[in-house]
Amino acid sequence: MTKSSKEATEIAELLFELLMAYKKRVHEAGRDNGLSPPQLAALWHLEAERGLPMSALAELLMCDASNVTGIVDKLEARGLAKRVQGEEDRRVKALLLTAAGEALRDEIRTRLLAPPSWVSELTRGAQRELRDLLRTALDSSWSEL
Amino acid sequence: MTKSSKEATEIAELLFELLMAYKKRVHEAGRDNGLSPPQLAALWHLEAERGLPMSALAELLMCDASNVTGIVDKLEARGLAKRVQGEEDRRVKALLLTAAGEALRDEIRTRLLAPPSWVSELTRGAQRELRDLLRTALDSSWSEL
DNA sequence: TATTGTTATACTCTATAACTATA
DNA sequence: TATAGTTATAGAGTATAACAATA
Repeated sequence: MTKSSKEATEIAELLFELLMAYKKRVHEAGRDNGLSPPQLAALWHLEAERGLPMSALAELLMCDASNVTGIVDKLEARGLAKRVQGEEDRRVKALLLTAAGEALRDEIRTRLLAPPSWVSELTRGAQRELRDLLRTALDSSWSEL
Repeated sequence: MTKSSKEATEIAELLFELLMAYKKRVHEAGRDNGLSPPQLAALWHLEAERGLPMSALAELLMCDASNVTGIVDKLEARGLAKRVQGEEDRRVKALLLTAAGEALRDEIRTRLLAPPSWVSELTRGAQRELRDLLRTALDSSWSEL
């Protein structure tokens, strides 16, 4: 157990607050498009070409597999996603986005990934530094953070 | 509308992924302590000395005020929080943490705010840089993010 | 036997609207 | 009349357990 610097502790606090702020942004993006948070998260992870098994989506959504049934049902009812019977293993169902689903996902991605002004206003050099820092964060702490 | 740099877009993506990872961390901390996500969030915001009105908590939790009743009911049933009748305006109820609630909140805060190793391993200078960037982010994200 | 996805169940979260007690 | 909090209700999320189809 090593003692943490004041800076390190404040960084963790700031990350937490940033998470809360970002959560609000995601929440509102969902509301504006008639998607509950888990529905938006599902849409976020699905693709149009590469099928994703229900169990894999459950993993990504951090919930039990049984819940995915209902969440995907609703996306399917809105014509945003579809189930495709697996070829190798017929127990598996591959989830795919429809054209409408892909369009909505792209729209939401564009909205949620638009760089905040505080990023745009950094110098190019500072942006590269921050980018490298965040890459390191994700590489080294995926399981831990 | 200015064009975003490649770096700025990647920063937004990385930030999003990082925040998703953090969400998992919060979720697990709640589970280990028998707290649902909104219950944990409520506990997080309450204090032992300064009372918080129900409506203010609803604002912080980003949900309708009617939901706060049930959430606080459960914290109160577990002896973690208490309602105190307002003095000036008797309609208002101030929410306070009990000693047990404060202890649990501190325990969870310590756990969630422990800096990940990738932060601790940065040089002190890099930590200051990252801290300043996050401060800037939060300042401008109040209205925008 | 083990695994994928579904169904059944019970509890919680959520928004809306109607209610109460204060103001 | 307006506001703070509650209650009622209906739709959605959640975990657990039991089930069907497939491996």
